[in-house]
Amino acid sequence: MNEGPDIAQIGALIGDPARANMLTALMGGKALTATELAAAGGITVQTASTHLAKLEAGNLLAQRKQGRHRYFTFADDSVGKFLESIMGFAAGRGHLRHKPGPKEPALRKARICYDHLAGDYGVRMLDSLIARGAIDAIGEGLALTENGENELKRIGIDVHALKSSRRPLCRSCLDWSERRAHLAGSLGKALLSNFLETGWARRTAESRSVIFSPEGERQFLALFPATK
Amino acid sequence: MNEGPDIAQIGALIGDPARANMLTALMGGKALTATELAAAGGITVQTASTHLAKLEAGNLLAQRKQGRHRYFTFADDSVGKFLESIMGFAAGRGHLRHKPGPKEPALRKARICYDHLAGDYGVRMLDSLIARGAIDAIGEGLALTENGENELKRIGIDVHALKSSRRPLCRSCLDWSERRAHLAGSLGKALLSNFLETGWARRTAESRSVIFSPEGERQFLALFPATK
DNA sequence: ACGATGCTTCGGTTAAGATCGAAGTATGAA
DNA sequence: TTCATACTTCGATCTTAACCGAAGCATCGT
Repeated sequence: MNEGPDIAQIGALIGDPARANMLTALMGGKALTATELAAAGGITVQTASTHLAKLEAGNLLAQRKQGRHRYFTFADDSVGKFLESIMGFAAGRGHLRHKPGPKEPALRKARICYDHLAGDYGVRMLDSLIARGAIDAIGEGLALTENGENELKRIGIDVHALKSSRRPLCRSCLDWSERRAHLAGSLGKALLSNFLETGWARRTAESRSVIFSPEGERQFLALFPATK
Repeated sequence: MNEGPDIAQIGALIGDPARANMLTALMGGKALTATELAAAGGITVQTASTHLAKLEAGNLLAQRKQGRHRYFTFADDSVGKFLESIMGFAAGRGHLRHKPGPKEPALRKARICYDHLAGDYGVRMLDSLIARGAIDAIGEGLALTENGENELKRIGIDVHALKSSRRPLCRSCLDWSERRAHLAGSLGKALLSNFLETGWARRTAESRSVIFSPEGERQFLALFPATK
């Protein structure tokens, strides 16, 4: 015993339902205030405050003061990535919530995974990009091809700018609902931003689901045809 | 709230120190009895029994009766993979144990990560394989080259047999001590087995560390030279 | 300056669950 | 059959921490 990193600590941090709900709410990618997170966790602000202090002490969250509000976000990208991987693990093991609820279908169709598109549409997009040779998939790794770089430029994505960032361009992220990979990394983020900016899709206020407009959906499906 | 998989459940399962220690002990790859796991967790057998029942109900562990013993192992490969990823996450966040203990250096040098080699030597091996063009690394993905396939056959690894298995041949696994990738997948497993069978190395009884013999170490270092 | 809002800290209650002793079940050995 | 070993179940205790009311800071608007 007494070997290696202390996984019990982070396990305990995630293991409380209220904290888990607050973390899940942050998967939407938006910075949220303590009050908003309290609502997400179904608890009072006092209780939320102590939870948030613990999450911050555990380096899972960071806060940014702005006026009398305190905005909480993940301490860094790896937290969101890690949480999504837990969700995949949990879903694969049948650890689903008791009541699926009416929102589930929308979540499965398209949702925000911290900063990129996940769900059925996210998986479809990556599959389609691979099928047309825009992205090479080797094992779990993804690489943008020259061909793909040109295609994305045509859509209006400045691949060159993305490449200069420290963050990896393409990363695969395991989808809890589809149990297949979707596109993460700075390119995945850029694509989602693009959809939101052009009005093809919008995020909902209280949920992580992404709603496509009729026109946006048509364009999206045409741009990323089903594979086979 | 009430969205998606229930991450709180598995968080809680991992969040108890006794359970975390038992799970960590199983990272050694060997099936362990309830009594052994109780010792690893620092608790009595009664308590361990209830913990093990919970872990089994949560589909993290599976048990195999054999005479009057009950051997516990991970329910499947994904559990070990997942736990190592938590360790990487925890280590990156400074969640290390309070007292490093005397075993730590050995653990950092070479240890078993469920079924393959991790630690300094594990990272060195993968780096070396990539440097000589035996393995292609694209993003987080790894692929064995034709060149590499021939080299491994020379060492005595039946790559063809490995390819026929359902499990991916090469996978990268993030190392909590080195914070870099090492080789997992069926190839990683085969390489470790090879080292153990040829007597280059042996596993210790109570720890996850892997001890190289003087001769084995010489051979290993020659076979996988440091990159730069 | 004053009140309103957002959040944190303190104190006391309560509920969950980790723990172990003791008793019960199953398997193996003598 | 009888005893020993391996493990589980039961029952009771006890620690931990989640929770909220109340009070205390800090910041903004007026």
